[in-house]
Amino acid sequence: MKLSNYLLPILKESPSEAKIKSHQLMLRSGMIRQSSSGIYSWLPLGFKVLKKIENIVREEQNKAGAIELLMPTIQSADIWKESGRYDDYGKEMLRIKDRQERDLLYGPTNEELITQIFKDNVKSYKNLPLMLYHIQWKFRDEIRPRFGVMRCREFLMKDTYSFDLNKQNAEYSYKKMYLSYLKTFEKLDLNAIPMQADTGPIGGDLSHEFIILTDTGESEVFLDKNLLNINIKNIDYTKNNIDKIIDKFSKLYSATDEKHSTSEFNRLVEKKNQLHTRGIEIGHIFYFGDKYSKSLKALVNTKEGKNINPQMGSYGIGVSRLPAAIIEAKYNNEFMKWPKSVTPFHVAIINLGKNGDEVDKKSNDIYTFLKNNSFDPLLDDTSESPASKFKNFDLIGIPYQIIIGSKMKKEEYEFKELGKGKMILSKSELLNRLKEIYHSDQ
RNA sequence: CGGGGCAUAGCGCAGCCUGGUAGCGCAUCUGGUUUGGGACCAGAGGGUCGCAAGUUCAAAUCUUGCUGCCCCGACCA
Repeated sequence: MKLSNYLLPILKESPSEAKIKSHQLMLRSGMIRQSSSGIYSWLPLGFKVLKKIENIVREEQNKAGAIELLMPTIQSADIWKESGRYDDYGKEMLRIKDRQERDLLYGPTNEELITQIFKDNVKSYKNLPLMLYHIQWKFRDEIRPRFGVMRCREFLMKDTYSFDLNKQNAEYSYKKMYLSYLKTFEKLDLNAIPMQADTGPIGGDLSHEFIILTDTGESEVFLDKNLLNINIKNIDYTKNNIDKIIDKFSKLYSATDEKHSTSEFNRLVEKKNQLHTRGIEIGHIFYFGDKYSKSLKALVNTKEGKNINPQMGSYGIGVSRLPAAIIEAKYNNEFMKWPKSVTPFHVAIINLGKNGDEVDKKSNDIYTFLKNNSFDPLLDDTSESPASKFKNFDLIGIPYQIIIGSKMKKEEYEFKELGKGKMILSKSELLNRLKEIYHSDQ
């Protein structure tokens, strides 16, 4: 993409309503704009990051054996009345009436609808286990939206639903999602800690929150530092493997302030390993048995010919919260640097030349060259001053820069990783370097 | 929903106390000079001062009501 053809409205100053770093940066770098309280438009740069995150979440869901579908944003109130949650959910649910005065709602979650779909289409134990998911916009009329896309009313969520024949199988599904979440967040370059959690309005008796540690997070957390160093690489979804890794996590102390016990903390964790900080919840998983399959009368036929209610779980990831969460985790007080898995562009080409001169030609040439080699560069071909170009690119956080100016020889390219030193490369070395960076560990 | 605050150009703000026909910086546009860490000169465009009513010869400014947004708390991906 050439910057002169793009929409990248950068702000020099932070709008006064933005209080935390991620919100300020997302506004300043032209990723989002607020439309009304807790409701945002995603401008091109933010949209690219959002879509990359969404795709990573999708890939990992697929690897864990979940199957993607798409349910609507607007749901009929009927099934919610049947499950009893139409009244329970309270004011957080946005209720709508259509022209026939029928009760509709903008879905805050999809347990009812997925159970209905299951009920209408699955009749036999032979179809179990089944994990279905979608990535769809939700609406929760939060009491107080804040922190930009971190706590907003309209948000993009990945929600998975598992259906199993018995509790034992359902726990395996639960654990697959547990592992899938660890893998997903690792790919996003986030260190997410699973913590025992309350089940809230979803209900049930087994639940974990996945929390990343940041100074600015919404919840207070206590944990054993060893949790930060557990390696989940090369772990596949076989039952043995999953049990082993989950055991490693659950052995070590971690709790949010609601569940925290100081005496337990002191008893189980050496002083030097005690960590007390704040965190952001980015995922939440639940096992809730037959709560919805019973109330909505979803039944499957067993081998023995009996009809039983399947055992269910649901598993959410706050996709639209993640760009902000990544910023909170990665911002280092000087600049933002996107993890390479979600960076909006692979590399920034900073053209310091004038329209039509040698430097300008060289910039366009390397731009075309990289595009032809399947990279996605952003070329700054505007006539801004060099200083302003450098500042802007530091702000938007593309992790690698190619700087083309008159200082370099014709066949030399200055390559820089944000926050690190410069190196001089030839064209082919540059291509190889980018291949190493982006294709090596995929 | 309880407590607090704000609303003036795209963004950041001044003006309001003490009423008299709206200003600054950045951004935008035009022309020129500049080009390795937020350049300079000259010019230009852009605001029914959140909305409504009231007081007044006169309201951004005073009064009342409404709306929107933000902050602290309870709720949550």
